Amino acid sequence: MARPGGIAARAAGLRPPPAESAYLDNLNPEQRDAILTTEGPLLVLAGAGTGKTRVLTTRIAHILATGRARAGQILAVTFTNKAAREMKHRISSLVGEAVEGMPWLGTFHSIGTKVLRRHAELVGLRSDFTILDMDDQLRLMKQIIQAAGIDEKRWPARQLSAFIDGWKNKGLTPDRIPPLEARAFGNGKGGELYRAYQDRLKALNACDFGDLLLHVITIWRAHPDVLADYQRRFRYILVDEYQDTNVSQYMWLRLIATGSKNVCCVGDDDQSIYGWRGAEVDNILRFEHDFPGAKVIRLERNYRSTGHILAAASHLIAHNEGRLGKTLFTDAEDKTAEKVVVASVWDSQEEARAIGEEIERLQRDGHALSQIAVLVRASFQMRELEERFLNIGLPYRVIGGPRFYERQEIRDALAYFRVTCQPADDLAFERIVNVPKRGLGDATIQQVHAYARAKGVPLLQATAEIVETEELKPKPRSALAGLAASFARWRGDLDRLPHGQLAGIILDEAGYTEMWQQDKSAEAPGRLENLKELLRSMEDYPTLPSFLEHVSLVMDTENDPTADKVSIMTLHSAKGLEFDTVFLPGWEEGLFPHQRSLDENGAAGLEEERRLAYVGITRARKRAKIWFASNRRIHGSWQASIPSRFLDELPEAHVEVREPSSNYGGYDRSRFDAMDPFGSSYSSPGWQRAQRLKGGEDRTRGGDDRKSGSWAQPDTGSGGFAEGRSNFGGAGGRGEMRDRWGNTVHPRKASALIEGTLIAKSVGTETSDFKVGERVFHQKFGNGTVTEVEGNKLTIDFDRAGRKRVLDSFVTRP
DNA sequence: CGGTGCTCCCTTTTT
DNA sequence: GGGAGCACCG
Repeated sequence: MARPGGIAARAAGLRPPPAESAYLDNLNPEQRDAILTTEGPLLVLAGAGTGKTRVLTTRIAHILATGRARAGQILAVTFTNKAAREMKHRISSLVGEAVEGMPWLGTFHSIGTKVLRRHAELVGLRSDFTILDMDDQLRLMKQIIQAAGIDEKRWPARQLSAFIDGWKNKGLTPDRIPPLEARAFGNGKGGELYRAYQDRLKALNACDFGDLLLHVITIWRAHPDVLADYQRRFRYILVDEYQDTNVSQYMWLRLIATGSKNVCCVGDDDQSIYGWRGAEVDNILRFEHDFPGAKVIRLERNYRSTGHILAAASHLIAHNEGRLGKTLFTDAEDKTAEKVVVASVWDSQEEARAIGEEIERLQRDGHALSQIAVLVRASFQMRELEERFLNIGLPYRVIGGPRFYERQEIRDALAYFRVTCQPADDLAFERIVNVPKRGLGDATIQQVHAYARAKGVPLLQATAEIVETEELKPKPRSALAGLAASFARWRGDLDRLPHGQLAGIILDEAGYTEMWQQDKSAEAPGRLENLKELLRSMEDYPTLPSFLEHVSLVMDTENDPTADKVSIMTLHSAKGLEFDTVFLPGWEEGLFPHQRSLDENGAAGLEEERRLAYVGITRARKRAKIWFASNRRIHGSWQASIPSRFLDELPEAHVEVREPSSNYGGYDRSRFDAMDPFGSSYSSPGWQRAQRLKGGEDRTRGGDDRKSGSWAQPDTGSGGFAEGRSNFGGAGGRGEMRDRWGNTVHPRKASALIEGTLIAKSVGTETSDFKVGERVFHQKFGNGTVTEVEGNKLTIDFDRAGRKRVLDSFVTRP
């Protein structure tokens, strides 16, 4: 039986796949085309929910199954470890266990590391170089700024880091940066500092993340024989999320792809949301130009969302100019599908309350919490949501919080291990030289530094030597002598003891474990637990150095996705995920689109914000609910806000505007009249636009015919303006918030009561085994004492947060 | 040398 | 409002 894919393949001049290729079943014609077009450059424009990952993995399976290449001849790059893991997983389930690993499937950085370790000496490194994380980088830059005699106040290390990252993202080594940019930092010394930083890295036998790509580019450019070797090796190249590549990654790809020319890039220009960290949408927009003879395949058939959601997202994104153009459609016609809801509330607390109620309603109707997500623009928005959810006992999980390997105690422990394995790792040594406290102050450390510089030796060696002299005072001298002796001992144990055991010994003998045991703060037990977890995860690696390598590249931790909890995360971290129901709060001018994005990047910034909105809406399978609040607390003070312009860009036919349910919340013209538009730090663009709209021009669609109660821009006549002024006490409107009757509005204190009916679902019949008077620990509220037990609900007097009622599953015994 | 008060900042985040 | 980082003081 002839398959359409076979026809497509023949049309493309390729042999048809074997008849038994079941992996080609159930693909649509475009997907099939994208898989069977194996030769030559190919750009797959894959809209949200169109089966992108499936195409990538099936394409690899197809290349393997038809014998076009062996696993080791395929280069497949992703951006995140998560994406790489998922691809590996899906390929192995397609191909069976036959493919034991794709050695060249990984992130740009992990593949870069692999290449760099093989040729490190070509850029003046040894193959056991360390990879610094942001924290190390920052401390190093601070030192360099200081060494150059530049005022660190005026020129913060963070900013230098941003410059250098920016240059590295663009593939620029110190000798190639534009002179103007080189002078933009530190009284014209930016370029010098970059060079000094690179020299210092080399001296430390270390790299930062940018170098993992940049050094490889340098090597490939300077050594054509090395490059040719890789070009020959990789017969097929695949790139995921191509819209996120930066210039350096692009150059990297161009170099390697000149070999076989079988480059397949998959991406979606409409989902490019990482311009601020160097991603170049241009890369995807220019693909056909850069890779002559390239074929472009569009995947537009969406398998995820309802027609209303797709229409809303498409209509919105159509307002962007710089795009290749795709229109998502769905075959699934569902008359019962819900329109996209837009709801308004008075302030952000009301917003959190309303979202909480709606989630409880969904829960009562049998929806799984794990299929619900709240996606915010900025992480400060999470706090109010969390507070509310805790109060009503709604289980939630925050995605994208601090990562396991970024926690203080983990980084300290790793620093000990790093110095043990690599005695020359000065940054790690500095981190822990006085942790736990050993009575070493700046003066002592400076002496060691001076000695190390004078002798040209690493800090640990300097320490070991300086304690033999009379230079130091007795107390610091013996402390340092002890530390140096410990490191020497541990290093000797490296080959004799199992590394898991040695790691435990190091932390104990260093006094690090004890430090946290003595610590009486609420976080200390958690930190000890994390340390245990660190030692446990270490067992999965054969040696301590191999573990350290893993740690520097793979900084993510999976918290178990099976638990039935609502997800709270930023729009950025939601990319690639999908949920039945998606809540999108905070659609207000200034917050979304974010003012800073507009200020710093103008029209391009606005378009990126719009893409972010597009990503948000397209995460939803069945329901998307957008909210905006008329007032929001930013930096401590209340600010009046104007509905996001993106709301105006949604198609009326697919949107339901929800009238405010209570008279306390919601949009109401008299409230807008009472607000001071200039009081908002957000005001300018939204305000100007409101003025324009008032005049009746510039309304592309859905203008005056919009029914009242919609998100039409406020009519702020001069009367309203004057009135608004009087309602806001302080200069520039930064005063206390007052309601329309002139009463001061106090931020609502978290209620100690759980509304009984609301949590009916989450309260089980089982009785808690916590007892009155027992001490407990709560992740958010800290330590407290149980004062009342009712079923699985506890009333707790928290030491700091006051009396609250929470579900027993939220607390643990300290 | 280490602990406490003051000031300044405040989008998004992976590797 | 809140946290982090720094200056100053004990």
